[in-house]
Amino acid sequence: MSDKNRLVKSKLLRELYFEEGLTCADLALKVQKSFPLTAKLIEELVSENQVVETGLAPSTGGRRPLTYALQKGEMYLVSVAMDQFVTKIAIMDMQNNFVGPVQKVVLPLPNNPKALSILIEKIKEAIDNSGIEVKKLVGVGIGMPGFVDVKKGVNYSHLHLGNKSITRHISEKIGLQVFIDNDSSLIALAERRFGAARNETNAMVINIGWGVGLGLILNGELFRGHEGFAGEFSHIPLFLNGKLCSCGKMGCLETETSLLLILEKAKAGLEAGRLSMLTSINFDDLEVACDLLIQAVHSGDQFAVELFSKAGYNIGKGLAVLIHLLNPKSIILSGRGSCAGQIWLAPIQQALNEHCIPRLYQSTHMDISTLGLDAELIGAAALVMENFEKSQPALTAQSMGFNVAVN
Amino acid sequence: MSDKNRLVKSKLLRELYFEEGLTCADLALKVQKSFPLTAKLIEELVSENQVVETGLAPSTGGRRPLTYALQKGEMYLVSVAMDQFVTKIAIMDMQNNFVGPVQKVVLPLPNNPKALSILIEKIKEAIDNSGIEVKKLVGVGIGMPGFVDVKKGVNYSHLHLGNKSITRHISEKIGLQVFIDNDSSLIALAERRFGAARNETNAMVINIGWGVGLGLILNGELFRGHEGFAGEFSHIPLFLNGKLCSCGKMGCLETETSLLLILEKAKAGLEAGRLSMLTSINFDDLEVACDLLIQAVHSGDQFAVELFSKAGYNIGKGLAVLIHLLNPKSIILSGRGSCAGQIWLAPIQQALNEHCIPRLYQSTHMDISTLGLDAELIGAAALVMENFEKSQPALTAQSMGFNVAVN
DNA sequence: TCAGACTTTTTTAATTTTTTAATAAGTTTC
DNA sequence: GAAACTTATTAAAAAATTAAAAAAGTCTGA
Repeated sequence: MSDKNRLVKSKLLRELYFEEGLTCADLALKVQKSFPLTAKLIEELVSENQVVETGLAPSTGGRRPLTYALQKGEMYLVSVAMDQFVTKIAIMDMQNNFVGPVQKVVLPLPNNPKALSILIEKIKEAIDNSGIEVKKLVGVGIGMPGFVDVKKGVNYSHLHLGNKSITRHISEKIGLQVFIDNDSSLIALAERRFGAARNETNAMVINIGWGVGLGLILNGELFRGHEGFAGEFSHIPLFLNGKLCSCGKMGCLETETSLLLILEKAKAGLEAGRLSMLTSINFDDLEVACDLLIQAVHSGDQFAVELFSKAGYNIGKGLAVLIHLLNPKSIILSGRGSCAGQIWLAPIQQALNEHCIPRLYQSTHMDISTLGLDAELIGAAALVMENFEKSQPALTAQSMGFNVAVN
Repeated sequence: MSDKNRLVKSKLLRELYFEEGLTCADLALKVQKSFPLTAKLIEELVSENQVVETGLAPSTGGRRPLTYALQKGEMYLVSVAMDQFVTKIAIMDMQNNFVGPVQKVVLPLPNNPKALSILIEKIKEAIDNSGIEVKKLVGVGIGMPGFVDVKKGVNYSHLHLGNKSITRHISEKIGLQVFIDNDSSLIALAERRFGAARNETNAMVINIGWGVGLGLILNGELFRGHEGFAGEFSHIPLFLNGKLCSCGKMGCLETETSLLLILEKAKAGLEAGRLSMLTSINFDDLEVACDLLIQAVHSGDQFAVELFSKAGYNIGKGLAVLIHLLNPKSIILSGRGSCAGQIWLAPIQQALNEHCIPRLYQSTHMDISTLGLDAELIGAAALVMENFEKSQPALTAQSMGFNVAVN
């Protein structure tokens, strides 16, 4: 049955995307097939020019096994990372390299009925400019803030389209498979697959950005919850500070920690005459201002360090809740704010010391992202590949057979 | 390969334990095997007298399928539910009925080096008294409070035995497979399999007891976290009340809500002269006092209602955190406190209204346990059956073959 | 009320896949 | 340098899945 083998082949390609240099035995384990079958299918993929041999792995005491990787120049991904104001579009290859420059578009999301059509236009443009044949593009992955229902392909916060799925809509316009997810979830996916949470089964990935997002890796997989809204870390009611949050409630975590809050405090402090190397900073462009502030931290500017420390302590208070509830093995600080680096660790640890049962936090390891600002784009690409086998043509539910349909 | 079929047969028996009256098609789906194979194995189980036909299921428009159930009198379970002071031991059949009376033993856990040997003695006694042949006993399931590492079989809070696994220790003494888990996890397991969370894929089960426990059902399975400590709901830092908690920290959820706290407040209130139908209550026996208090709630006693309402509101504040983080489909109130019934719902809903983003709590359904005080015993039994296929003899890792070993 | 069309389950037969086994080739260790 | 070990390849045997046919029961419409 050729269709069924096609499915296994897709799985093989997917595994090789997530990890290069696997041996036939590794692949057989990962796709849960026998060695002879796996070997046969890999051989076919090699002769189809989808996969190449990459030499021999080190011996473990016997004959050295052949390793495999994806053929270069055969498959590409379209990756889109949106925030409230700016959207980044990239074409990526199977080795997580950007093909051509990453395109930045100023595209405000809130109450912007034109946003969707502009987005589609810009994606088309990016594809055209790349000069890559459409048939070599596997699909489009999009990360965006808001309440995203992955299955329905809907974002309840932005890009409304009545009840229609925006993934289907974009897909129809562009002619490629389209997948969306929440920005923090995609950052977590990127860290899980290629970053600081690689191969972790139990990790909390914190997205320190204009708010504070959370992507949950539970049992090795991205956890999304009943409707896909899991990870609303920003709005857990943790403080009795009477500060009004953007969500309408009071005392949310976000009212005591976020890059936006740090910037506000920096502005207020400087206006009140705080001494700092930042005096001439311009707060109109948030991204630039944030980068400068992080630079100041690295240079040891006392005011900047103080601001980040306070924010860190409050993130730590939130993490104490997470640790109690989910007993994670590791916590990864990612997103834009993670560029500030080690500065976060001490104040967070301080908060854990104060607010956590020792047995719980002692076995939890904290780490800082290695992916930094690219995390969301990489995650959007990974999202497409996570769904790769489903997106392959010629695979109807029936042709996939009894067992597969169960999933 | 007979060993491999033995594994599938174990899975079939397990599925029939969790749900009676399944058809062959149902079972084939659940064990992920083809219909012909499943049919063959069921036939074998019937002729081995392990399974019986239970008639025909209602038609869905065609031939009515045969249904199956476990043969009665062939398999039994030993189920143990411990709390800080009292331990309950029961023998259960495959239909969740108690065989003989549930044995209650006063067995204080904290700093009690004799607790383990007494426990073993009492379990032996219960088995002997039941008059059931040992070979018909599938295993022993034990629920207890504290930090339980399910995999290692260790409880870091009670019943210390150096570094040795207490499950293995008990197993050696009794000659049966033994499994342990945290009490709240087992209550969640019971609700997931037989109670208000039946077949839910995403549920939070709250154990309202002397503390406030939590069992997480995520993706249809009990979630335990990295070391098995997930669900420490009682000690999330949620209040700025300056009250010292038993864990050494301040402001834990437990300092503002729990049956113990309600009892304390009731005592203090009555001593201060609050009018109530409870005036003659004796607070020395916690269980009795708690039952009386719950009775008072059902009778509409204003003071009792007030106490439970306040506690409910604070549970609701904790639930708001859970809903933000995990976006559950349903929340089940279980454990001893759930006997108070509907009284909890209004104050909890009130707290959600105040502390939750509407989109999140609107799709979350709240429910009250139907299992009540038996939940932990049923959960302990279910724990044994969850592990049934692993606990079958004649199944070495090698005989299970390549694919199975992957898991 | 009773054919006959239609569903669904069960059984049987054919196909495919996985296992198993045997052999060859390359590494490491003693 | 031989023995032990691991991977790769091939072929034959065993087992499971899939597909097709038969059986059993429901439902519809005269």
